[in-house]
Amino acid sequence: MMKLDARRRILLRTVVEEHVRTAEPVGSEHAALRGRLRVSPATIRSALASMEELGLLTHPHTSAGRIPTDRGYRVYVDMLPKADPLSSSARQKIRRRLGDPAEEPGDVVNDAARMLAGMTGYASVVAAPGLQEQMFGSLHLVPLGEQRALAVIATDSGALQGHSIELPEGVAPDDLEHLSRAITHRLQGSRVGDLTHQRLEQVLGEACHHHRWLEEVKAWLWRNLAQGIRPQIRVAGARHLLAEPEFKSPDRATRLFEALEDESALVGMLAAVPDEGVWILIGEENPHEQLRACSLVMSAYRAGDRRGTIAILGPTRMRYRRAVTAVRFVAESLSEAMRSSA
Amino acid sequence: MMKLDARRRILLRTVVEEHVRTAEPVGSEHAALRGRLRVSPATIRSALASMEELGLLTHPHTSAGRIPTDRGYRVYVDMLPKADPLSSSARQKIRRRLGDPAEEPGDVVNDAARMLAGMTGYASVVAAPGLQEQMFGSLHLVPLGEQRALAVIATDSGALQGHSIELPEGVAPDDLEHLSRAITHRLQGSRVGDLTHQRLEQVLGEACHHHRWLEEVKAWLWRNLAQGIRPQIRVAGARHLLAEPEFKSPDRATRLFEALEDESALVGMLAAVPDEGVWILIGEENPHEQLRACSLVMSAYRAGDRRGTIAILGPTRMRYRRAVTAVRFVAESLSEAMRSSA
DNA sequence: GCTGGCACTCTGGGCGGAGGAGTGCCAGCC
DNA sequence: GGCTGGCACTCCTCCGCCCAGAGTGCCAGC
Repeated sequence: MMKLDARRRILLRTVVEEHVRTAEPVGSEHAALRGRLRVSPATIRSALASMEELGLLTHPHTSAGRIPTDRGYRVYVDMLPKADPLSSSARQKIRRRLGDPAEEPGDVVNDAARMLAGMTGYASVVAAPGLQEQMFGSLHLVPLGEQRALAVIATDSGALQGHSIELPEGVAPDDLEHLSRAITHRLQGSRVGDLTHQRLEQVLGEACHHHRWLEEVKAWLWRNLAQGIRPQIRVAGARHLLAEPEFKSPDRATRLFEALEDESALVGMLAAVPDEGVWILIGEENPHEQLRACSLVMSAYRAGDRRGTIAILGPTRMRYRRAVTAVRFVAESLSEAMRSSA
Repeated sequence: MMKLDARRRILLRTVVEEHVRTAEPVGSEHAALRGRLRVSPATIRSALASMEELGLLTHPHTSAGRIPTDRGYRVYVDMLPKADPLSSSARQKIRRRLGDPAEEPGDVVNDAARMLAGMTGYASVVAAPGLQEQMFGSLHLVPLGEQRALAVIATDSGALQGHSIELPEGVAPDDLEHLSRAITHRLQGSRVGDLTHQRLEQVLGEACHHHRWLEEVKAWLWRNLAQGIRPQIRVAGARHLLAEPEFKSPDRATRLFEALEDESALVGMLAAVPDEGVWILIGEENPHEQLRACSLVMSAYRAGDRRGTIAILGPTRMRYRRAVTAVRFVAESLSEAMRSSA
């Protein structure tokens, strides 16, 4: 733990907040004024210099003011008060919009993403609850014309995956019906993430050992269940980032947007978020190289027995307090909305 | 129809293609050289001046070369040869990637979007086939625990929409089963887009007149079917546009990205694309104000009896030939892939 | 430990001039 | 009539320059 005296703490906070506000380096005089420190700029300067030695601040060139380093932001963030109130009008707006029971689950995710982006002025990333942690509900094989069937997996919380599969000749609708029931019966209540290939083999074997076309159902089930269905991901408000001075150079912006289009990387990052609390990644701490100029403020939410994640992505020079408040509250509201509806 | 003599046609083509290549205004000498016209620059100048009077060209300031106007691009595009070959290696790659029968329909759409963007270096927009033009296949009401059911609509081509609905007390699984069958039986084969609210009322009335919870099923059916389910839309490669000089100013870029996040506007634009052929919107022709600096190259594709749309979005200073070739071929491949698999 | 003073450094903006690209027009030629 | 070379003109862009300003580090003194 970094130990800083009161003055240095105030200075760190002041430098961070002023830099975040103006995107400019903060000079000693300005910092003294803003921090309401009644000492001379020269004194401030020596304090700033010591914090620079600690690696919390830098300056871009000899005669410029100070800007925080990633470590500086980290210490600042860790100093932040845990709870921060949100205006009650904002709370209501969010609750109302997310709580609408007429909405599809997919729409809720979209809404949440758009709201987060709108509230903070940064980009947001929202991952819908994945199937992994859900309970298997039922499998339905529905005949579709000639030699085709629609296979639908439903989990007990209402998520669906569907696919049409080809059948060999001579499969009667009753066969399908029978197989559906058998599989449903045997898998019901298993956690989707727990299904192994063996288990599947076994279940299908028991259910019905004389159909060759089982192979196709099996392959498909396997792909859809155990192999980890990518959670649906939604990015919103990326455009806000273009307004930030750190992304005014086209190739920085390009790299950023490349990263945002790389869904699997995003999924990976979000998967690492702990179940409780707001998690923050600052600059260099970010595993994704393309996002080293960014910070992420993330939180998981719960939808029944499923888990989803939301995040805000902005420059390291980010309004962390606001972001944390927004993320925390939206995550809570989302959990609530998911509990009451689907 | 704009009538241009051979020289002017060559000049228009040269100016457009050179400007597209370099993003710079094209001078008379350069144009003469590139167009292999064996006349002096002075002659070229007078021809260029006349085309400026026709509104096909402008120059940004007195001593600069010519750049095409939107009308200039339009005439250029209309002069383009209809068919343009695509290298056979590229064809194969596309076919292989889209044709993989193991893929989910949603993935095919994603792949198509990514490929279009990659091939052209612009952004792509792909709309998955909507339900409107599909045939109703079946409705399944699946009991989910206590007072909850999962309602799944399937069309005959395998598309799904699912939602969980709340049930009043006293609904037995058999009721659900019965209702599912009744509704399926009555609606099967209807075009989804043709279902009216009345028709729905009537069918539900016939199917079962004593359940109050029908209201909920009905509302949901109506929302999902007749009210036009927004087709799933996918934008890819938006980052490429950041590299284009016309979007290097952050606020232009911002406006562009705003437009790209406005899904309903995109859906609207794509809906207007005719069933056959490649459709092009250039700059001012674009109904969407935010996209006046862009051109769109679009084509519909068929997936059984459904219709989807693909588009490339780039600056007006766009490689139209390449874009047209890519869009045409991907649309064809997509139609093929959809025919053979789902 | 704090302060004012001072020399130093580096950036960013404004200015002016040179260079160059390209135009329009015109008189002459085929 | 269409094409040409010549010419004057316009306007942008780049470059070097300088200066003001902001902010620093250090030091001697309280």
